Amino acid sequence: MKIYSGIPKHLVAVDCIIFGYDIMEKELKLLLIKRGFEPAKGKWSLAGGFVYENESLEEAAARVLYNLTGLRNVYMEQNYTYGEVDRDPGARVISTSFYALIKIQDIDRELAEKNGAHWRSISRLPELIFDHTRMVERALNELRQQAKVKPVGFELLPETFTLVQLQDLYEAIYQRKIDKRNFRKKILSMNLLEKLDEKEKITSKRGAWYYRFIPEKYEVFTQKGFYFNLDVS
Amino acid sequence: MKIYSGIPKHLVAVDCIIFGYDIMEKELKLLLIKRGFEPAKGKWSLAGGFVYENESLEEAAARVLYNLTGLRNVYMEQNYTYGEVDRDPGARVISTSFYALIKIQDIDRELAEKNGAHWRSISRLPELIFDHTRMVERALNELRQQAKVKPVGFELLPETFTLVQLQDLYEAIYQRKIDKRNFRKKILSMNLLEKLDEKEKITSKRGAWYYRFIPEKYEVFTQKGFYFNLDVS
DNA sequence: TATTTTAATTGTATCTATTACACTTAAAAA
DNA sequence: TTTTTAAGTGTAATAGATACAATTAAAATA
Repeated sequence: MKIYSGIPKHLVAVDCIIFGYDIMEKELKLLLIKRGFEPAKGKWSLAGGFVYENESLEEAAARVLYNLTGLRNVYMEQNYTYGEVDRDPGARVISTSFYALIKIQDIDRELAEKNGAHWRSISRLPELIFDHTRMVERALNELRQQAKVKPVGFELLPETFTLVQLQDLYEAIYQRKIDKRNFRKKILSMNLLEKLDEKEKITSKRGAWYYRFIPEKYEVFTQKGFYFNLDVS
Repeated sequence: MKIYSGIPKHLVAVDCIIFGYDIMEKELKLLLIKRGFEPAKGKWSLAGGFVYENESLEEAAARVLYNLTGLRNVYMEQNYTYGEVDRDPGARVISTSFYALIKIQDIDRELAEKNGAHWRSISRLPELIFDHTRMVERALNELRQQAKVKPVGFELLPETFTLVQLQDLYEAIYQRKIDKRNFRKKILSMNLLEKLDEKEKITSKRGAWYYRFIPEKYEVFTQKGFYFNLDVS
């Protein structure tokens, strides 16, 4: 096809900001990789890759994530596109960032290790290559906004979780203490959780009830015109 | 340079969703163009263009806007990147959308006309090419979110405006009636406006006081930990 | 078996923000 | 002088957000 001939083309990449929540350490983490190739070999970076001719950006990001973790059908959200001419010293690369929310325990550890991937807490990240630190900051901001108004937090937790664990997650995301009674009041009042007949007994003698997030309840909730809201003191 | 050799490259474009507010008709409008070239010649579309080798996405978007309107230093916000393989039937083009907020009266009318640009109300948009309708929807959503929590509305108004005009703008953005007293109470309580010693006397005998948004006041306001909020009934 | 220990669970009162609502006023026109 | 028209103004009721501490369940220990 002759259309659009003579127009410059660009290398286009995707970079994935992969969030996971460590339920024991109560820390929000990022899956980072030590680059095994030039430029910046040996430096920490986000998981990324070039976009092929026959795939969309979303497909490319899903592929990168799959190759690193073995996971498919992960919650991903496009975040921002970085197009500064000099952002990659190797060549001009335009990169679209996506953030992914995954359940840490689900990843293929062997595969991740083979690719040089490591979990690092967001509160003490290493220096990252290029503009990846900016990418992380923007993605974290976005996640913080989203977690207030959409039930995305559950993507980071196991299928079943206790209210204490859910609150710990939110405290890790926002890096601040939340009032226990207010938090429970608010999340339970939305009626999106199902209380199970089972207790988590590792962290306390008494044990804490397990809950499960029910997507169908959320559907009904939104269809009735309600809005998810976990913006709590 | 041999780095990254053998990797497929892509056409990359930007598309601009150019918002303007018609203060007389009380309508939010988009500056759309009738395409003068194939594919889809004669159809309505957003203003767009390919990204050159020596410019960032933001620079490309600013250039497209400048060429159409003669305006520089316009409020623009990157919105989303559309990378579906088949989104443009002419060739595979990856396009990043930006929305721009401009003061309708500021544009170079002659230049705009020469480029086939026309203002169209958002409440009755024509059919647009490709995925441009989706782009507009997403941008409008984004604008609606932003206008609640950031003082972006003023970008769409003349330097001086009346509170009635400001409210009309918000009603046009959200397509619903807002309570006059509550709106005024809220905007004035933030202390971001300066009341001028002059009245707008065209639309009423009594006249309405002109105000001006003071960016410096907004700086102080945010530095004190306050957040802009015009989410009003 | 009774006591201790520890984390989970629960409710209310106060404060703040949002909402609903209608009359008065300024100024030109008649 | 009266009429007309849009601008401008305040308060009470409601809902939502916040601050705050004692009780309970269950294992571990004495």
